[in-house]
Amino acid sequence: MTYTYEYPHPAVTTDVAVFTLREQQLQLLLICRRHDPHKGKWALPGGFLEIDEDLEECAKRELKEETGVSDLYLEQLFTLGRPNRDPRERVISVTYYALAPANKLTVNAGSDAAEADWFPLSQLPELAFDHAEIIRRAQERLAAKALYSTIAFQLMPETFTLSELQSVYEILRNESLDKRNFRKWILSLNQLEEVGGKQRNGNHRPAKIYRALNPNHVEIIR
Amino acid sequence: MTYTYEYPHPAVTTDVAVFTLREQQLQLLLICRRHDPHKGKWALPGGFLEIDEDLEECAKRELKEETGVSDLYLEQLFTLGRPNRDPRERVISVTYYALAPANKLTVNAGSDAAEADWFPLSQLPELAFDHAEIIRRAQERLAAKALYSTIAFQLMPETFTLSELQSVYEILRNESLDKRNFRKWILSLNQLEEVGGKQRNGNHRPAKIYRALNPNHVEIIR
DNA sequence: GCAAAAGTGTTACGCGTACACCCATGG
DNA sequence: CCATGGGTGTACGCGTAACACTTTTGC
Repeated sequence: MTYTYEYPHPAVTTDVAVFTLREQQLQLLLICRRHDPHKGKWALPGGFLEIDEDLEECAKRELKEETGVSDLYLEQLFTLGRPNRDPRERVISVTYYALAPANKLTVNAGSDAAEADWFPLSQLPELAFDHAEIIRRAQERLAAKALYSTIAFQLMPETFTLSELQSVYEILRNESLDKRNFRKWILSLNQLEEVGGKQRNGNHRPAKIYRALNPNHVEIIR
Repeated sequence: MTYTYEYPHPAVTTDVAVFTLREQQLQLLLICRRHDPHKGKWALPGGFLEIDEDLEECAKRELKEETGVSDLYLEQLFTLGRPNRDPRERVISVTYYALAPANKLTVNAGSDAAEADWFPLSQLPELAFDHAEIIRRAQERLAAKALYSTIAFQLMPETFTLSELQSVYEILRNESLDKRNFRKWILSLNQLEEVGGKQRNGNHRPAKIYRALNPNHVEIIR
């Protein structure tokens, strides 16, 4: 079966930069390409848009097919489409970034990818296409948005302690924060509620447990 | 001549929301559609991507062809592509927004549009496709970006007075600003230089004339 | 001299930042 | 009882916001 048009049409793909926190650092989900072009190189999960699916659906579907990951916070990043960025044909790529809590994220390679794995941002392998640029811009957006929204909550499991949350902000902002000031600030946003429990993490006082009031919505603050 | 693919391909278009300041309000450039679908309705300038041009080139070309307008500040907004948003075929639209100084903006309708004209944002006509959503998001982005960048300068002619600039900020932010605080703030950014002249605007003291130090670059501030 | 916009400093308040010690637990 | 991270309050300084009068021009 073939499809014929009066004018040339580009192909459209989505690509997703998925971030999570593992081992106290930001990590990115990449797949190893099974086919040419760039066979054997690492790339963002993504693929061609089906003719009757929405862009965001496509991003979610490809992510699930290639890595087994689903149910993430997903936000459109930007669209690039330089001629010749893909040697096969003209490809327009609509890029997204996604955030996932570290717990219970099981990654399974799918059929189009030889392998899927997490990489610390500081130790990325050589990347296919112009995916390095996409990652750079996703990281910029994430860092900026952490300053004026509750997007960082999307990296947390359902419940967490304030120390854990502070640690996430410290990693995103790449600086250490004062414990008292952080707690005053984060509680003043009225976006957290205490769930009456304690978490024991070792030989020390257990921590109160909190939960995001609107875990499925990123609030704009300041 | 026809073009054949193994899988169905969507069409890709660009659409541009061009803002300017006229008559002390934000106005938007629209064209009246000459052909179906939505013949006779007003729409954003834009059109189909050529197979060897970059996305931004396409936006600029369509804008020039349809309205005669060129040399604007142009920034990508977002990409939408719901199935069935265009009755002809699947269309992915990469949207941009643009800002233009009001002076010397001559608008000329092109071949694909019956007419091109400016509309105050508060008095928009019925719009084709989902262009109302694009306009809403462009306006949100512009208002947000005015708070943390020098993007408002893109609405100014080459030289201007501080009162004129303040008026632009008041329109964008939809609130009146204190004259002394505004001047202190805008001058503290070190983005303006005085050009040694005065502007007489009527029966009152003439104003000093300023110019943006980097008129072709939007600086991030705060 | 009158109308109309240009231009100019000071004060107050609130928020962000800096900073150190006690508490609860496990071993 | 010791080690470890959890939890708490105050003081200072800076930056934002509020506020009114004099100057220059045209008619």
